[in-house]
Amino acid sequence: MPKKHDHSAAIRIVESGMPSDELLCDLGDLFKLFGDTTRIKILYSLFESELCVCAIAELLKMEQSAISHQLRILRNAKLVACRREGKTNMYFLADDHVRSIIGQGFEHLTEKKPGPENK
Amino acid sequence: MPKKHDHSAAIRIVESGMPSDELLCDLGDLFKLFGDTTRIKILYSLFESELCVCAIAELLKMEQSAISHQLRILRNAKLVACRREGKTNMYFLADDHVRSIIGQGFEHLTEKKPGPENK
DNA sequence: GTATCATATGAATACAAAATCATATGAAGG
DNA sequence: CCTTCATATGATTTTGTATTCATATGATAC
Repeated sequence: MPKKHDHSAAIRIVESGMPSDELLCDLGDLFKLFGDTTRIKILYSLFESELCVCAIAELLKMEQSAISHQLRILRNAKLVACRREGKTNMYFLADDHVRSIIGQGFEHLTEKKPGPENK
Repeated sequence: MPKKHDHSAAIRIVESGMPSDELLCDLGDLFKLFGDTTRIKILYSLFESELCVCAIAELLKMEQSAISHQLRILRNAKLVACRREGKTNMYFLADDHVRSIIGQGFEHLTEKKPGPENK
């Protein structure tokens, strides 16, 4: 019998501490939202103040349509929300976690950067 | 002159507080790493202990090749590292931020879940 | 050396997601 | 009502990325 190599013990340990597939999937979906430069920029823009769609488009130098599509994704995920104001739609952050999650990523990048001398 | 609508003031304010394009891009790339269920599962597996490639493949019920490809991505990003041990390659987390970033996402999901009674 | 296990990797395929294009909706002003 | 501005949206195109397949490398045992 070819016994390849055994790691069932390790697997059992790890398996017991693993969250459900559904949760892990949701986690991936959440980070996917932050995994796109356009969406990151949109979210970051809203850190300072609420903005209308065309302001964001102008700011990011992108087409209004592209921004609208991304805003819908962020809206569906409840990371942003909007309110009508006459003809325009004002968007704003709808979730405080946005700041902390992005902040965490930020820290990672800035802490690790110190240059090539840690070779 | 058709004056559309003006938001240059808001744009200027937001623009001044915006990080560089490069940083925002790096930030997106970082979150992209966490934005895939397979990679999330791999990282999560390594929370408990170091594991060899075939253990991970067995654990996730995926092909060895798929795991290897994802491990390479995580290795390039310096989120994991590995060391040879005979014929096997033991992988482990190489960055403490992994835990905090995933933890942050986790919090977001579990805090917000409390159900439909907060309507 | 040869055989086998463990892993890596290049190329092809399959799949997903972002931007674009054209068009629709909705509100305000005439 | 008709026009215009602001936004949304469906469909298509484009782009990117994950998985698979076939194969290569690297290490151990014989």
